[in-house]
Amino acid sequence: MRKPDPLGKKNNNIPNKLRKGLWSPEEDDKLINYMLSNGQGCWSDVARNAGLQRCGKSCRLRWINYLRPDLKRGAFSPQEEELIIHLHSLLGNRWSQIAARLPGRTDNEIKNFWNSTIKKRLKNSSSSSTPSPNNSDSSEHRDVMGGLMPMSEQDIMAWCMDSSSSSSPSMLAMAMSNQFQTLPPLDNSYDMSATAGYFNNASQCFTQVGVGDSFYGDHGIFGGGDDMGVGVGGELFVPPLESIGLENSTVTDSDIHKKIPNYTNNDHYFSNIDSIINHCNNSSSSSNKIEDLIGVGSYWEGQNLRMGEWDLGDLMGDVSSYPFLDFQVE
DNA sequence: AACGACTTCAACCGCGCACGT
DNA sequence: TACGTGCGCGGTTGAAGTCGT
Repeated sequence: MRKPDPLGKKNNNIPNKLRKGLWSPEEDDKLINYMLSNGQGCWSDVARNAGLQRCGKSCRLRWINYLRPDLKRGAFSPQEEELIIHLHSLLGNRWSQIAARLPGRTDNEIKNFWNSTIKKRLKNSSSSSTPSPNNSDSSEHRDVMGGLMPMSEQDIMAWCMDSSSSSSPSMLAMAMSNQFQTLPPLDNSYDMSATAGYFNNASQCFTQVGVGDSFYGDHGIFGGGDDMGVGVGGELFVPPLESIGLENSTVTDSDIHKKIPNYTNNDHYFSNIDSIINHCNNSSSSSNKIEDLIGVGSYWEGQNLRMGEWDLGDLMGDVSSYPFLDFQVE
């Protein structure tokens, strides 16, 4: 934690000097009282009117991450953890969007939890099952990307879990495509029927094939990160938002081939792509616009989703089917 | 008890986007 | 169009807490 600047020490003697660091209970009280009586407005006004020598940004952060009355404090439940992992496999590091699906949790909280706990756990599970000492060696990444060396599932996971590697999605896709020919389908993976609920609309936006920076090996969910892709055993990679082409929603086999050189229509591991593509193209027959596919004006918890930041809410429309969820997706 | 290594998490930073002028 | 401002997001930092020796 950062040391709080004690009120009245030095900053208080300097008018207009904005405080930094930990919030004191007095500051918290001021902000809470102001927010409860006035509601959220312009954050710089909040800071000023509440009598806080903080920048609006700091006030916003404090309120959102700590003071908001609807926050659920305490440890993450196993159900929440599972949901976070699943959502991360879909959304990548879009913590705010993940948090939007976990009532009472903040993006910062989830981000910290992921970085400190889940990431480490997945990393350990991958390394413990991989006797090869090479799987954490960045030099191997280059070999893999060069397509010269087979990449094990654990290698891929370890690489994907390594946030420091700003891997090229397309190159990784190539590596994965090679791997798809050697890896058997995961025994305990989600099959398409199981994931159909989550992906019932994702196929409509299937424009890129690749692998992102997230991986959920234990449950056979791969993906997230920078590209959409298709995983072993028919799992579907769901793209992050920026990779979804708004103008080119119609997908052809050649598009897939461009992204995954070794892809063939008959490939066992890609057998589900064709149905996805068909669904995609049929659904978008009258329009290539994403907004027509998912519908502009989708709402999530009352917030209008603007184009360009639609957040798979539709794609995961029945995420509430998770039996352990204590909230309903609207 | 003391110390160092490791973990956790609140808060900051910088960037990009939206919007108004 | 260019610029300024505010907001939100994701990445990073660093102090406090915890653990191991």
